[in-house]
Amino acid sequence: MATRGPRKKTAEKPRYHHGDLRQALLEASLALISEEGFGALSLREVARRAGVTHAAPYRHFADKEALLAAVAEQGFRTMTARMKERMARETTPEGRLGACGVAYVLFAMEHASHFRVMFGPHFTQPLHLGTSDGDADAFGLLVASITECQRAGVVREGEPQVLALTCWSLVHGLASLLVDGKLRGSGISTLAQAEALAGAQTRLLVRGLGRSSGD
Amino acid sequence: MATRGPRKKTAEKPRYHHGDLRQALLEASLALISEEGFGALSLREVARRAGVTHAAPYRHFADKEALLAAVAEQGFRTMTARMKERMARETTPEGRLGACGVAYVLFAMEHASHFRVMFGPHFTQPLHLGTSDGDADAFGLLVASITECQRAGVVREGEPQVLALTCWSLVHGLASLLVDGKLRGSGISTLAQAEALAGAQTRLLVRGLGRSSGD
DNA sequence: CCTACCGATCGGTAGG
DNA sequence: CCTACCGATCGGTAGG
Repeated sequence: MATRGPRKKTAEKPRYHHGDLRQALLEASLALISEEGFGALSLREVARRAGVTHAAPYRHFADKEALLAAVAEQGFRTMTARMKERMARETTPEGRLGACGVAYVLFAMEHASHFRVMFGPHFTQPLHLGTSDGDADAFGLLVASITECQRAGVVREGEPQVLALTCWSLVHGLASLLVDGKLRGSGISTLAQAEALAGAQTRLLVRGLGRSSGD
Repeated sequence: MATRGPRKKTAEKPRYHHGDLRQALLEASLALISEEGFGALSLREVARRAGVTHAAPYRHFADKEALLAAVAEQGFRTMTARMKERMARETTPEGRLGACGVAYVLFAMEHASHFRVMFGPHFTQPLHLGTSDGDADAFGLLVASITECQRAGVVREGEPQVLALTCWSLVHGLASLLVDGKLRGSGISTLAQAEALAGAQTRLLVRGLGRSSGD
């Protein structure tokens, strides 16, 4: 017994069943925010939900901000992927531009916790935002779409970044209002309603962005 | 001494020097959010800043949500007033519509803490939002402006609420991105820059909202 | 990845 | 409006 105990203690005890505590912590964070709100997010509660003691997360994240940065990065990757998927189904430049915006709004509704972390007032430092990483560069995708529309002659000349910022404002505003529940009084709550609304708003704006004889 | 003590105790002791602890608590809340971020807001710290013990706020607010509701209501009043002021300077319906949106964005920048409380994911109950109070009904003002534009023939037919929601999305998105510091990388930080940007975006959208021969 | 511990803050209430 | 108190949670670290 004396020789068996110590040997087994270090050999047979499985460290973490899932094998990927880091990912488990990210998922626990999202579930927590979605169920209890952002204010309830603490490293201790996240650890609790992931089934480890409150000191374990520090093996993977220096602090709460580092955890949130990882959540945000994952969110930008997913959002960019959704945008690409939806744009790929379209056959015209303006169709792709609209799809880009609709995907943004749908992502926000389907991943509200991700959206809150990505665009909330957290983060003391800029959080590269994916400008260095194509798979997470949602804004770059939008700018490219605008440029494509300009080349096709369906959107006016001008700095694509400035026009893109206008598109971003529109869909970000709608997404924020939806995620924060400000449109419940207007009877908008389902994904399908949000999709229709985002499509209508996007079309109105693209119309304003178009070339006109008088401009 | 035996008769003097008790009498004076209830008569001469000033309760609260400012005379309006309620207002002092609202101001302390805004200062706290603006200096330390929303996450740092606690009733205790608010009380501390107002110079009273942490039990005092409960004389004015049942809990934190009640305090925040009062902050939000004050914010909606101020925002609506700013919109009216700026609209009054315009001479055309479309000018007033644009001014309405620009005022929204400027209010957000100048009163970021108010804006965060007003549109954040707090509040378990709807928070009347001023639909019953004309002095705080910013959305009603926007709808009225849209209606005026329709009557003047500068905005297409259609449910004014739906068109108003599109305008709201645009300015709410720009305001949110600015308040949450997401446009610092784009070099936009001053009030004047925000005003110019809001004006340009609003004009693009109003153009899209206009009547066209093809629609 | 865990146990055990630190100092600190919090919301809320009793009772005056 | 204050004092004194409650139970609970938190971020973070030592040390293994």
